[in-house]
Amino acid sequence: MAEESSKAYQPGTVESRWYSKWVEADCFRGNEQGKGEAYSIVIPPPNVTGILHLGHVLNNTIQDILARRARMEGKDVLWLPGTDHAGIATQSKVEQKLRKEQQKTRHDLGREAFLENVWEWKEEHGGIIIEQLKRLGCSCDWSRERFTMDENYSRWISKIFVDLYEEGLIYRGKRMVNWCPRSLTALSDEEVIMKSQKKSKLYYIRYRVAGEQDRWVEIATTRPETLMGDTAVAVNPKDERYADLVGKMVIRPFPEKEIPVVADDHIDPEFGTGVLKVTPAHDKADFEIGVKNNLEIIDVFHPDGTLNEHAGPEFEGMDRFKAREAAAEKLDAMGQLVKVEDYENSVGFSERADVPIEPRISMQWFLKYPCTKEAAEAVANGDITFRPAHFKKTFAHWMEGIQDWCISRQLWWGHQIPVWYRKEKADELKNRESLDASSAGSDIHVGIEPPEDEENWVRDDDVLDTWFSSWLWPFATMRNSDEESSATLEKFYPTTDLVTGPDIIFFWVARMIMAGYRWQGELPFKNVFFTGIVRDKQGRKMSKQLGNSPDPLDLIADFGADALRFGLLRIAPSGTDVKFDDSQIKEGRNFATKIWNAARYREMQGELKGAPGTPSIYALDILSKLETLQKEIEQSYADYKFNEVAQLLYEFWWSNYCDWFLESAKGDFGDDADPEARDTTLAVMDAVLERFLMLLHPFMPHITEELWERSGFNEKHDSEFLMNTAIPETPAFEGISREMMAQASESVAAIYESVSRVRNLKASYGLAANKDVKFIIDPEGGSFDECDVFARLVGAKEITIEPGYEAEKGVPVSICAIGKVYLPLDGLIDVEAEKERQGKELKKAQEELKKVVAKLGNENFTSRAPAHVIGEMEERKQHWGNRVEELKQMLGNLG
RNA sequence: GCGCGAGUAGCUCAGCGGUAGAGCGACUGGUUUACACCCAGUUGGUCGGCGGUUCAAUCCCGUCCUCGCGCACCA
Repeated sequence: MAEESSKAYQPGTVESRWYSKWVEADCFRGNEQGKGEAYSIVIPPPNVTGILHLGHVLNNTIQDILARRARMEGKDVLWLPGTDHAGIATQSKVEQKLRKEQQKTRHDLGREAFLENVWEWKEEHGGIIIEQLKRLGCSCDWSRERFTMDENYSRWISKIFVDLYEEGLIYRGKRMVNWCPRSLTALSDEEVIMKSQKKSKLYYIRYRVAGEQDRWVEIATTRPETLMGDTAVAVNPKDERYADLVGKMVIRPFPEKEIPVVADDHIDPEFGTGVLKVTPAHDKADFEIGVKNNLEIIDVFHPDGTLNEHAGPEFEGMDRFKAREAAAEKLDAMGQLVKVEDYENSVGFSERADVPIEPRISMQWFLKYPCTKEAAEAVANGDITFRPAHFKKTFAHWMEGIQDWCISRQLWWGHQIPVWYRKEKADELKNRESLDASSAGSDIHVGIEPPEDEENWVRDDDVLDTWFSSWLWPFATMRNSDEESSATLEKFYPTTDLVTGPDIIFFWVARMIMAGYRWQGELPFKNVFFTGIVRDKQGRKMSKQLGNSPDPLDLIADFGADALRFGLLRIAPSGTDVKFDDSQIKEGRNFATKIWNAARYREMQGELKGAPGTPSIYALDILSKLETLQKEIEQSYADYKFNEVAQLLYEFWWSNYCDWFLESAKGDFGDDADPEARDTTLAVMDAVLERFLMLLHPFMPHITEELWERSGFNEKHDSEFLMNTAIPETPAFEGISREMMAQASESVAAIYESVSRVRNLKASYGLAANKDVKFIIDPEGGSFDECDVFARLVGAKEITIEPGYEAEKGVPVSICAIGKVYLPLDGLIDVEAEKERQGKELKKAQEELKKVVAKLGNENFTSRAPAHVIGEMEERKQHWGNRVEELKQMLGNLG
């Protein structure tokens, strides 16, 4: 055994020590040659710039639990880790640094030099999160760590781009896209989040009808700053108020111009005045009206959201929100601002940059999704299981309304689009309205490799959306792009479980399923487990601004990684959000200490001196409960109910093992105890601890591995790590029949129930802590031979067995499963107090009895309820009936 | 507007047809053969409202209210 243990568990050194040992012994490596059943997970690759937050902790702890549990079930496990290059996030971080340190923009450096900077930054600061995952205890196969911009991975991206292009699914076109004026790039629909704006304004403005004296059309708009780009106003064709206007012209106030009035079904006559100003360049719906009516498209914004020359000299260069006010003021000055109302609407924001996006027409690459049918079916028919299941609906809904994916980004950091244009025709080609494989011709090269005479070609500037690389993750991490297959892929693909947040169901999960079918011909994973979102105590999302996001590393430093893992998992139900409170982590720490001390108590008893004999009823009882625990845990794992597993482990250890079993067993370690009983009880304690450590290990890997060694279990298992030890199906303690356990459990349940009653009795007489009290038991069935343990558990000096004992009037008594337990109090008898106490008990019992009697007296019940329920009721009636009788008799004796 | 989820003890949540549960908190008492990061005990609930199905509803159905999320619309 190791050196003497300290009173409190010290996670710091223990955790790092074991993590190093596991890594040194190569415990995490996924063995593709293994003969066992394969179990695999690919990590949702965190941003390479990222740092660990509680969401990661939850997510990765679940993955680690699954991986460790699978190993202990004897499976060959691969948990494949890696990071994501995170286009916009990483690029902005480096740009920020450049601005701060050198007052330069990326354009000052040029593409090549800038990218060098990003790579440098990545080498230096990237992957912090990987180290943090190690602190958490994650058992990833680090030898296979991947990065989405690894050489092989990047070749994959080009390959699939070429595949999809040649298939006609990738095309280029001028479309209205979501434009981020801060990041200066297009975004996909998924990267835009609608936020409701409580403080918007609705401006009512009026345009004069051309050629008529003093006739005006009133228009309601939230965006007067786009007025200069108006090329029409529109009304609903059925709107009689404006019927005569259609086809006429109105005068746009500035720059002053006659624009037509058109009719379009899209206009809601109920909204505002029923007249819409049409700005085809800055609104999706307006764009469509523009196309239908062949309207001119005037873009009045620069890419950064300031107004351009089309807005006129007084607005040029002005920010869009400033311009909104300025335009309203100008209209007011012209007498064309009728009124301004407070208004609430939703505006699309860039998810990353957190600024309102602009709908903008630009040249972008798009993808028509492949294998949508296969993907939708796989989830609908259950080939891929979603947990919680209701996310199937969310998924199906999105798949139904699926839109082409804008995959090009106007960034530098990322996978540059593998398209080259012949130099002398580059300008024309880059501006061609639409482009795809069928129309491209030989002046365009799309390939994994550049054209041979690369000097005569110009490469497309754009890079691909980061998610365009993420959707290949499950297989591109397992084989090279030029290989048909690989040993890893053969063994571990499709992966078993995917653990992720529901917020990226469209970004990532859905697309991975399509990619899996497209390039591997099968699903990428069998189960998807969606975690909840970790929120603060008040239910708010964790955010930097609110400062409500605790640093997991601080929590690990204060309480230990095991405490963090256990504490968080115990309160993390599947499917609903987690309200985080660090008192829960404290509980995890307390639990670790509890286990530590119970193990220490065992350690203090020393070695066995002889062979164990037949266990006591208490020992048999705890063995029985251990068996139940193992079964229940198995079921909870099968249902992916991790919080339930944690709760079962917690209750078993703290309540059943420590509070009940250990306390009842202490008598076996006294100086005058029977040596065989001592050895037997120690053997049972060892057996229970050993099995319990196995069951707990996935949740609290470090402390369990430490105690595994300290308790000498590793020696018993050929010096094997706990993490590599398979959990046996066989009972923890040999040679005990099911009947023995069942019988013992029944007796023990009666004793424990009685102990609680007697403790209660003591407490109600203010004697809870008094160990000098004596009890007299009139035992049920005439005998009771567990006096020693009973006395220990209730805290009594002496217990006398007196069958048929007739107590003096007013002696407090408790009617228990083991019999009547009297508490003779010399000279302290208070008849009234005892009357009151028992009167209360009687009342309770009578109420219960009444309920049962009423039920059994109801013919509807007795004729229709199933037999076992009626039987149960009969039993209950018997029980409460007896109790009422006994209590009545007791009260009668009191007079 | 459509869809999803949640509403159970002061707090965080289990339970999802057959006696309302746990942990924390609060309160009382306690250093006992490990642990005060501990032990014992107590307190605390018309299971969001209203209807319905059923012998029986926290649980199933309908409806309404409150909160959260997703999608669509938003001039």
